[in-house]
Amino acid sequence: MGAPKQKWTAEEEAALKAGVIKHGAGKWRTILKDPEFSAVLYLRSNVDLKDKWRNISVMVNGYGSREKPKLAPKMVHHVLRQDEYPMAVGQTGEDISDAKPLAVSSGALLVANPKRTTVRLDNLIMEAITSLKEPGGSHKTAIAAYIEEQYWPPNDFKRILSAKLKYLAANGKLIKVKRKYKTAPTSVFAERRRVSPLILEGRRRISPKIERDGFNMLTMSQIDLDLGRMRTMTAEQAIEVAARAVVEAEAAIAVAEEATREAETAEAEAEAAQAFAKAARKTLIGRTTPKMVYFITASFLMIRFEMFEKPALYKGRFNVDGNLRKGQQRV
DNA sequence: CTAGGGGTAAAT
DNA sequence: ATTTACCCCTAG
Repeated sequence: MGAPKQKWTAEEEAALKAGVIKHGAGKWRTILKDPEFSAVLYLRSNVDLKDKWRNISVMVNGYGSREKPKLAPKMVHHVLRQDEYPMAVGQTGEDISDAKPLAVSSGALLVANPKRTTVRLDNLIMEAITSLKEPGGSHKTAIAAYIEEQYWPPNDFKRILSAKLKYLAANGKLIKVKRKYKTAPTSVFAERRRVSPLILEGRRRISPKIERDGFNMLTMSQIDLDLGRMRTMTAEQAIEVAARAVVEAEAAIAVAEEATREAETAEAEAEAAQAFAKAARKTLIGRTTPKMVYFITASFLMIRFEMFEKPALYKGRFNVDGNLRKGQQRV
């Protein structure tokens, strides 16, 4: 009899990741007691943290402690071109994406495609429609265009999108009217178990969350600083920094998304809060992502040789796809 | 306490 | 039917 599932929220995940950064994986009790995270994770046990971290890790490196060595040798067709995706928009089962990009050919470095990083197409679609705010709903092409602005979709993206839209419409998550899709009035896709009524309660500011949690954004100068430091680092240190940047970025994005959702939920103080959340989100997702990609790519390049020498070191540490982009490759 | 093995409701 | 993503159990 499993207890009723309590899905992990983006916020909880972010806290967990931040906790791991701060105290290290395995220090679950410590993370839990840290006042910085206990506020968010108070419903979770140390074992819960451990389990969740295991799940995350599994997705990152293809096989975690659990999971058979049931490797996927059938993943051969369709070698990805290196300009295909830093961030794959992704799949939810179904027909699509035959081969999860396993590694990059070009630089030969890199890491499995993290489902982690893979953004759920469902969410993107909902987000697109909501953001577009088109009265009668949005046409497929508009949705596609919106998504393509922010991500590098796989080349069969259009097909996947069609399938997904059809699926969502069939499920009532979307309403299709004359080739246009709009969100279903009731459930706004993201679950919001606990917390919900409380948020509205005190009419306090909605999203100092980002400040509170203190996720430092990766400013350009910060990046330069890190890159500079990296030159004199050992492989271990460099990897640590890069890994940390990745996790922080993910955490920041998670928080930003959470903030956006909250802003959408709260009507009252909406004006200001929504503007804030929108801006934050734009900054974090729209602007920072390319920088992150750049930063991570650069980091990889710099520690590339060390990585070859000590593969065990970086195995499973990264969960962002670090594809090299055209023109950037060289070492 | 943590790491791992297991079980299983829910999702696909 | 299979896979995921939770929760539980327990040795060490």
